[in-house]
Amino acid sequence: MSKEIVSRAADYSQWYNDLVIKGGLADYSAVRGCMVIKPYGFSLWEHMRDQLDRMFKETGHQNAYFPIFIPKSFLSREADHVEGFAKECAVVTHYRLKTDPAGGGLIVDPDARLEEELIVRPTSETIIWNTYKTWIQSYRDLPVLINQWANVVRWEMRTRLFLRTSEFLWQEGHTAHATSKEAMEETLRMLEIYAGFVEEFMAIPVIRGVKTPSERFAGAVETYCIETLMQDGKALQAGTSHFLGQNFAKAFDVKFLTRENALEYVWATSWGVSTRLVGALVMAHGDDDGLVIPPRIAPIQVVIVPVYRGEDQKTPIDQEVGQIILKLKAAGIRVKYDDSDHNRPGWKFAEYEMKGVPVRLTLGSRDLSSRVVEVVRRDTREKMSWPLEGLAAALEQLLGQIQENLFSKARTFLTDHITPADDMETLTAILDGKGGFVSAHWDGNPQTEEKIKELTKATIRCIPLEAGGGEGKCVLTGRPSARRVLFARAY
RNA sequence: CGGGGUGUAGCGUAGCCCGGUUAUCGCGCCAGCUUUGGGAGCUGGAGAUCGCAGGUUCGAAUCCUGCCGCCCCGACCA
Repeated sequence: MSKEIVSRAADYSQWYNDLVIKGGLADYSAVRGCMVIKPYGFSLWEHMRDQLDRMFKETGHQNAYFPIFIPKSFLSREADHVEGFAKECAVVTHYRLKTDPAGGGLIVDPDARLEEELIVRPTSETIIWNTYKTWIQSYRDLPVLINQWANVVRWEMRTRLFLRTSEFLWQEGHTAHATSKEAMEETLRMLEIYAGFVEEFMAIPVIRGVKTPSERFAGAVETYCIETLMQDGKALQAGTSHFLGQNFAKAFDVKFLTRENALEYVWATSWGVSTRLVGALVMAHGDDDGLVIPPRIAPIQVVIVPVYRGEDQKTPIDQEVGQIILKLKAAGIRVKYDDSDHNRPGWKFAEYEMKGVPVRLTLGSRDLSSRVVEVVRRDTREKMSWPLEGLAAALEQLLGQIQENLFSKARTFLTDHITPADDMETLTAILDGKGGFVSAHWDGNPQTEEKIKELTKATIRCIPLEAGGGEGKCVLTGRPSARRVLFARAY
């Protein structure tokens, strides 16, 4: 029992850390606030990334790459933007080190100060819009539909593996359009792509919504988001899509000539999801025995463990497994055969459960003689004995069932954790009790929002795009409200 | 940045109050044998400048001073 994990009930935060580290996703690094993403965790990210990339390209976007460094002056061009990011920027001030003349190691060469400091990008709107100025002259140049896969740095005071690290990986889409309507359509299109990806591939149900002004992206006119709910009842923002209006076009002077020969500012969007999604996955599906990874993005979908005494028993098993692997691969299933001899079967069972592999096959001599294989699904722990004939097709179906089961379980949890409240007492009681989202009326005033945050530590996660439940009175002030919004404590 | 905690082998730890042989134990690691259907057993072995610097002392993991790192709670945030 070398890899005990703390239960969710005992210590939820520790449980999360245990899953990330003992599940082999990531490790702490020598750099404060930065993590090492290990091969298994990176493979998971790659599957997420590849699928999103496909979806972006299907909707007409192309990938490009912009510099990691941003001249300091760029950041201050858009007033809200600089205010939002200034206090968490890493800054490059010098370009050379030298040996300390006073002896010992290296020092920053004081003669090598940069004329203008460079910011390590916390997001790329400014460097990209500075570039778009040279790309866009006519309505014929529009739309510009660019995505970038990159790392960014935000100097957070407190960090958590995957959920909030100083450096993280993400994608950021930056588009330019001729009209406000078109830009808004793009904003919502990408929100829908995120929602579809998170629900259909990660098996996590989302709530689509709009942020209140105080939660809006720095520099955006409107921020749309998908919100998810973790098992401890806290909300996690899983993705955002921003309608930037003409803010960045004005800040970087990006104009185009319309068909009617009029000079107008371009309309913009930006949208992103990050490695934080990995954290969402861990917390949405994991259990007290480890990770539970939805089949559609699992690095390993099926693991095969042999059971044998001695080499003479192993040879026929190897041969049979060879056949199985061929058939599974032909069916497009990602399969791993773990016949390593330094760990015994029991150890492997626990290990692959910890890693959240959706299906385990166990094949021993006695299975072989009756032409069956033991099949164990990770989500329900159900053990079955299946005939070797027709195995690939049956597994394909099982993987689909697991995917569906994970989603429906998470959806039930979400639905059960959206609770209406019409007064502060109820709102607080729900937050302190079962947690989750509280659907309540809000008068639209930022000060009311701030006050509720002070009182309850809950923020307005979003104004849901779906039905608002009709008119009512603000949960705090009693002033009239057109619709309900969702409050929650959040990551 | 404020409050609390902590630092001994890759990981988890005992020893510290009350200074004294070769720093304890478990996991992991290496070798060999036996094992293999839910985290194997036995035997042998490797692995630690006790966070760093200074001080007190015949003698410091242990006492004193200073510094540093990390973790948790808050403010900030995807």
